[in-house]
Amino acid sequence: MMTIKELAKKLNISPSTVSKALNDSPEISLPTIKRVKEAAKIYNYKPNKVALSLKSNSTKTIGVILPDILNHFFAKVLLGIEKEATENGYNIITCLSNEFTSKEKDSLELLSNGSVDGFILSVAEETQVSKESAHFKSIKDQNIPLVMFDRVANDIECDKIIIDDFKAAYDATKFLIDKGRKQIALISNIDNLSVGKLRLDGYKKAIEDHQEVSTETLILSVDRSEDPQKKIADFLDKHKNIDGIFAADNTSGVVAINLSRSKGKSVPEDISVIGFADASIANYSTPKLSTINQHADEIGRMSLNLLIKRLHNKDEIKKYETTVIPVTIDQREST
Amino acid sequence: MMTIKELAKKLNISPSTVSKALNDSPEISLPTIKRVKEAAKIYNYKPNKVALSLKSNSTKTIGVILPDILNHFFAKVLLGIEKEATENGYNIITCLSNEFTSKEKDSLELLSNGSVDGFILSVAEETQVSKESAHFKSIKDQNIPLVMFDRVANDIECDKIIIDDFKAAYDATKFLIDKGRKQIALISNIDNLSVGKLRLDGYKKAIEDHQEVSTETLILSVDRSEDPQKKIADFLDKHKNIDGIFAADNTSGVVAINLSRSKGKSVPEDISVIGFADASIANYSTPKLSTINQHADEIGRMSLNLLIKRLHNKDEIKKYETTVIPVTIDQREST
DNA sequence: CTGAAAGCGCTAACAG
DNA sequence: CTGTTAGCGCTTTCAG
Repeated sequence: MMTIKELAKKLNISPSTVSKALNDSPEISLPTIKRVKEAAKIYNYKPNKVALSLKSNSTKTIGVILPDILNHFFAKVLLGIEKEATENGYNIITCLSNEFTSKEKDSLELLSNGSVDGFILSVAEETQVSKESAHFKSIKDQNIPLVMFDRVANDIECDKIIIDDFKAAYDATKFLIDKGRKQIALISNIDNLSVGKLRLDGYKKAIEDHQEVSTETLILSVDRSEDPQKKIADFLDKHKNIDGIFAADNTSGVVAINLSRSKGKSVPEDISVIGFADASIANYSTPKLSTINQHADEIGRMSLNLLIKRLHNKDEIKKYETTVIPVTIDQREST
Repeated sequence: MMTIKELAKKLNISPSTVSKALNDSPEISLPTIKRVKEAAKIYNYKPNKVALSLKSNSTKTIGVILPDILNHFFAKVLLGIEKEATENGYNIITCLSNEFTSKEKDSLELLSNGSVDGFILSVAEETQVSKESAHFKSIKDQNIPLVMFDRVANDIECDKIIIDDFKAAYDATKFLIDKGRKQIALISNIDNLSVGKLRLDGYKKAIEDHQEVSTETLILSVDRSEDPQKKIADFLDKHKNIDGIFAADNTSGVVAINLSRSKGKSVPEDISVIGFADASIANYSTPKLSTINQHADEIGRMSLNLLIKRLHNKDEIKKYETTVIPVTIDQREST
């Protein structure tokens, strides 16, 4: 790789002149600037990023720690982060916790040595269950900016991007109620996550406010290690009076639709279904799943923007923001 | 952040002694080593990654450029890459070309300034169509190691990890033939990709070898911008004699199953379906899709390993390897 | 307008 | 066994 020093030698001028010329310093004469830039192009000179980072004490790189990249939601958030990062001249280092606290901790540890300027993360399942947060605290203590999205740690003060899970679930359930549904089930494979609990609460409250039904037998909790089809099929067999389903996670909605139809029920006539997901997932069921759209890409973009804002005013003591992204209901064929 | 210099001052010894002590140099006495390490722990000293990179002229970071992170296959490859990278002490910078040549080019350009030690990539759709390859060539000219997987550029010599798409498609089609299927359709939304073409060829050859059917009317090409459900539904309506479907892409298989059943056909009795996908996608259809498993995570792991091998013998002129990962057929309920 | 020199944080050759 | 020094590639102050 060509360096400034080498370039300077070729041009018979000093390295500092070359550097200034490349940066359009007013100290340098126009002819020299021109000469230097031409030579730079010819020799395909590129400023060494690492040297720049060392000098400026900033890497223009963000660490992103995701619980599960196979989850469509996180993939889409990553898409949003990457897009916004590119536009702002940042790179992203991606780490996957795979829901484990140890991996999450290691990733934070490993990258907090000057590798990145800040972090964006969503809390791993294991961490949410154990409520561990020392590793997050440690990042804060090192004064490294941190943005959490979706699954956030309540006892850590930092910038956060979330949706109103309670309200979204409430509204989705109400949506089914308004369609005349009397026995609305909740299916969830995320009931040990913060967002899962909020969605459960929202569902319960909506039923409580508008119907005289006990939700006890209407709630199905699926473990992600189990076969969802079997679990949901058994559930539907056992509760034949169900006429509405609110799926609190990404995938149960389409599974529920496909299964219902294979059991001879028609959707949405016999069973109406709505779930948290987006358009591409909705396509996996016939009829297409109506969804609560979290605008995952938007969450990604906003997370990055919030982080950048924080990076630019690193010393200013500015109150941490929690931004709530509004969800929308995308009505399709299943309701 | 604590530096060696500061640490040295606290201990009243020279920075070089501290550096050597931290690295267990035999030049340093054991008591000193102990003293230094204890101080390092107390002050939470971490070697600055950027300085290390500058010194060693290597970042221990890999650039990964993916065409589409919402595609489950690429997400899973990323999972494999990340896992293997972590085990080998590498970080990954993720860039998403979103199928565009310009973004792919920019990402390569932007990262080839010392940001990464090498690249892993799968070629963007637009690039495969236009057959552009100057930007890949440029990376080679700069002597930056490059591994391509799945969608590879034939006119670029580099390490490659692929599957035998022709054979996989041939075998999958043959699999349906052996089940007694007479009118086997191909559905694909990737016919302008290298792998899509190979799969089409494999399908055609299998039919040609074993049946006296013209495949002309049995091939459905879906544009990814269209509504796949509508397109596939129309196709099935038009060709009611179809009794087998080979889905050459990730998603059409499950859509085809769900649609077939909604049209009153039973799967696999009336229509038998197999597709390129993996277990989690297979779950989106009832009955569950039988799949050709590409072992995407394995592809990711091997890509990274190949790259690391190349990095470790950067000067050695070693012939480029093309590794073919064997696929397997995961028989489920749809065949 | 150009150049010499210091320094970002670290390692390593060399001197003592 | 410990310390001094130079240098990775770059920017920037200061001197000329």
